[in-house]
Amino acid sequence: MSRASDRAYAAIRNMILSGELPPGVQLGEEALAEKCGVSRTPVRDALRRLENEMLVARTDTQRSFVAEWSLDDVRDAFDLRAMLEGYAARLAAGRMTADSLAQLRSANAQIAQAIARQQPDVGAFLEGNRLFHAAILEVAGSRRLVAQLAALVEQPVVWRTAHHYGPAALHRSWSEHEELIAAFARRDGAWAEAIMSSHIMRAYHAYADAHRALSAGPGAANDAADAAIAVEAAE
Amino acid sequence: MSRASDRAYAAIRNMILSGELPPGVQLGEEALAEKCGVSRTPVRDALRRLENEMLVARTDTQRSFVAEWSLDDVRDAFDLRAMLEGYAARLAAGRMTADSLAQLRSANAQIAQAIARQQPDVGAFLEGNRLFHAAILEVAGSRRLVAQLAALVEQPVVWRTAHHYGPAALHRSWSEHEELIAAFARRDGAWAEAIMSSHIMRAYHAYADAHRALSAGPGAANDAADAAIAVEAAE
DNA sequence: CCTGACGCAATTGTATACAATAATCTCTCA
DNA sequence: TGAGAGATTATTGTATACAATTGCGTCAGG
Repeated sequence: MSRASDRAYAAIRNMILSGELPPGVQLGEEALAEKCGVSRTPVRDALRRLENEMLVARTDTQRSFVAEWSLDDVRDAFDLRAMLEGYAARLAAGRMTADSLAQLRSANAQIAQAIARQQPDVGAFLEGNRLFHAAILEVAGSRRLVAQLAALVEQPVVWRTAHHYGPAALHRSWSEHEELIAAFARRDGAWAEAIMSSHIMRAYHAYADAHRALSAGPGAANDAADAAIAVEAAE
Repeated sequence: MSRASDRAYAAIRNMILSGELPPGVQLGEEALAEKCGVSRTPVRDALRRLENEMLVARTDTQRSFVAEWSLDDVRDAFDLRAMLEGYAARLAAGRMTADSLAQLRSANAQIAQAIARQQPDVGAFLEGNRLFHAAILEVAGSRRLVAQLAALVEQPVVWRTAHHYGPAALHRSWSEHEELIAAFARRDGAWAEAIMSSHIMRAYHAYADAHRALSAGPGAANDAADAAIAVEAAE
């Protein structure tokens, strides 16, 4: 992370995810270079990486812009993700070890702890969630699957709203993880796949509902919508 | 394609696919730059692209090598591809238009023509095959799916052996395409998905059989193995 | 008022020099 | 002889200058 191109990557990515650089804005290499305190060379590097993650789009004439995500795009990404993570769960069920199962239990225990208090610790929740899903991917043992999913999990529209939260929804996510653990313990690939797919698709619909609620009225960000968005971020 | 980085990309890619740069060989930027007649800058660009396509792998210290594909890796890639292309076929079935259907028929007609003669035109076959699958992807209408599949279709081990051929196997591939067209004409997504998945998985097993035959004895490249490899390349 | 061509400004592409880092070699000492 | 420290070489990372391309505004002609 000490290389200039890594710093540029992290900085630009943050600016996009935080909304400082909203969708559609042009990303000039020189301007970014100045902002990041490096030269254009590492910025170009960073832009290529972000382009592969689809956070940045390029025109046919090589100009870069912050990618715009339509609701259809989000749907598309979730559909793919539901399929790929479902597949990962199926693979993992057939290769699950006692150690990995313990890791999963530990990650979900961390989640339980994060949501137990009155004011849930969303950061800890997301971290536990990340660990949980990463552990499954690792057991699945497909390098390609990891690479392909990496491009799908980073959704600006998600992260920008990820710090809202709703206790009930977070608890449901924990509970689905518990069910996944049960499926893994029984090495039931079909079951694990079904749970995982539905886990992801439910998240999509929670997002879509929140999106509708939010776009209906500008100030209509009520509790229900916030909760839904939180579920989304939490998978 | 006139930009230097594009020329470098094409040149390096060719050297890998043709076997001139065998798996495991280190790819020094300077050496490649000289070989391609450009400076290191566009070579770096090209290497990043090839890395994303998994034709090139990098160590933790940023040195590039031609990627090595184990049989397990190939299996992994085919499994994913069977799933993703099957999904694409399902989507496409629900959105198929008369125009696109005509395109598919035309592409498969080109394939029929390529394999009709005594000495099949493998180049024309592969091109028709590419058109066929690309048309399906286009109808499926998922940008992400296109991007993800792109990383899976280029397999060095496949292309290096793609110029072997076996008439019977090529004809079977054509025939499966015809069946896909029938499924699309009836807008039967489940059918189309099943055919496509089996289409890809059969290709994998043809490849695996050929691989075993070839590694059993160095000079054991008999007709059956050649035919199998050809099917593989043809999806 | 519209259209298109022209030229200037902005942006990206490439080459090159130099800095930083990793790999390799060698020599010494145990 | 083997291991490790240090020097040497090879390789990659970064900055900068310049070339090529694209975008955009302006102005002339209809």
